[in-house]
Amino acid sequence: MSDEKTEYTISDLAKEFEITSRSIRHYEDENLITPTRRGVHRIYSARDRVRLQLILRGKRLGFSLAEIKEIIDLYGVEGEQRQTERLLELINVRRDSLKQQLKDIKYLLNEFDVLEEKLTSEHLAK
Amino acid sequence: MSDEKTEYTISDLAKEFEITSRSIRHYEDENLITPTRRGVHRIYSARDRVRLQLILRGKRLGFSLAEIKEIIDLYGVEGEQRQTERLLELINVRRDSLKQQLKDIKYLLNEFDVLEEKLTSEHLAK
DNA sequence: TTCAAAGTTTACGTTTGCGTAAAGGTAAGC
DNA sequence: GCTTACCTTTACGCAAACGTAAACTTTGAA
Repeated sequence: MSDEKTEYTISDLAKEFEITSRSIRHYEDENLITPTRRGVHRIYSARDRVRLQLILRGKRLGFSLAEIKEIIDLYGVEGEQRQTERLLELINVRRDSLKQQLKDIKYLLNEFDVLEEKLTSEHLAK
Repeated sequence: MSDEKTEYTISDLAKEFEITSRSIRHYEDENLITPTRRGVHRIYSARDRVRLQLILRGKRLGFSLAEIKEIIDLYGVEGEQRQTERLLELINVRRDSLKQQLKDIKYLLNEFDVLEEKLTSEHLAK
């Protein structure tokens, strides 16, 4: 019926996301992801896979594994007042930093466009 | 006439950019910036200050100091065919990664908005 | 001229995020 | 039952980007 698999091995995920199994185990060592076991082997669920995606997105944005863990952990919790406030706080700190990155990236992409045009026309002129 | 100072000490720049002097010296150790000297003391020009800005922008975007150095170095050179091609190559590799980051950030900012609204309304409902 | 604030070099220490053996257990097909 | 591919744990190694301490020197103000 559905297209999504419900189980993955460590190398399934490693291949899909182009990372090493070592990395995935490392995230587990750091308690960012906790697959179940079939015997001694790790089995990853669809939820685990989503968690891994979150981890990788966090990494691409320059968050440390510790920061990613904090955010993911808080994200799952609901109802707790303190947790909610803490999460809102984290979000707002992140938001500022992300907005700065957004500026930086747009600026740089534009610089690249300008530079490339310049270099290419020089190239042709020669 | 102009508003811009022409000289800065290491702690001037450290304060302005909210980093440590140690970091700035480290960038010098790695040949990313080369201030002149008055006696034994470092003197930074307006150009040096711009270079430092570039370094920090690069860092915010997740580039390593080595990558930042390569880009900055190539950026200054002109006319050399090989250099130009290498720079275009670097740019295009970066562009893809930056576009991915752009997606990630937009996605996350939106998630934050949604989540904040949810948390806030919950908060009020109580 | 004396004292504090800031600057300098040298060099070892620390954290993060895995890489990379070593040494072996397990599942599936033949 | 044997091979092959893939999995496991344990643990030391390593590069990057500074932190930090030690031991001076320089400069500007009082």
